[in-house]
Amino acid sequence: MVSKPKFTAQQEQIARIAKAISHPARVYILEKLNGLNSCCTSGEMIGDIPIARSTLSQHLKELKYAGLIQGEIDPPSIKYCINRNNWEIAKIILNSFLK
Amino acid sequence: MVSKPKFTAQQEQIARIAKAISHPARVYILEKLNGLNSCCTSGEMIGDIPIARSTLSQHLKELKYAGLIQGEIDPPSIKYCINRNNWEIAKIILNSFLK
DNA sequence: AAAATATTTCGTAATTTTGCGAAATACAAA
DNA sequence: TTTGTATTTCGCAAAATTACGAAATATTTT
Repeated sequence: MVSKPKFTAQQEQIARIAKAISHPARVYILEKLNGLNSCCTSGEMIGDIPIARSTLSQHLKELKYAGLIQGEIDPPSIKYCINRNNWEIAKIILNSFLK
Repeated sequence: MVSKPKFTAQQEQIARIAKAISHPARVYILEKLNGLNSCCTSGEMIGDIPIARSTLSQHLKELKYAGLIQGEIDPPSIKYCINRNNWEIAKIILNSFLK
């Protein structure tokens, strides 16, 4: 073995997507925003789940960073929606792994 | 709000499965064992990925604990295989989330 | 019984994740 | 401009994850 093997880009990508889904709060958020026309605010989500507002905010931030959701300012709230394009790509990648 | 809401069992289950897939080493293992007749030993896997044997062993243990793979003793090695039944269930659950 | 082989478990360290409450930010309404 | 509403960011702590090498375990071969 001359050179050290690396994980493939695909393996890293699949793992990254799975990680975004790997917490029940994030599963909840994605489920919630995945309905037809179901963008909503963090205030509308907080009543459904057993975590603090600041913690929910962190999970929203992670999903935003992962590109799976996006936030639109709608004062005085922020309306979160699925990033349809990236979500479709993520689904295709995960599905290819699930075969 | 009288009682604290909880995550649903489904949400927890989806998150748990996603977590099992959320590391490139575990993605690699699952890909490797998912081929037709591709049970194999940790020694046959270690050359493909950039981690130590003991670390690979930890990842195998996690996947075993998650029920997605199983190890059969085949002295002096241990032959790992997909747990077909649980893998099918996991796929169905994740696919239902991905819709 | 000693040596060799395959793999895991142990001990430990570094990093990341998860969580909370308090403080800060942004905007609208009074 | 003060107040109220919605949400995030900060600071911190606890817990979990990832990683490694050394030691331990189990089994076969010599």
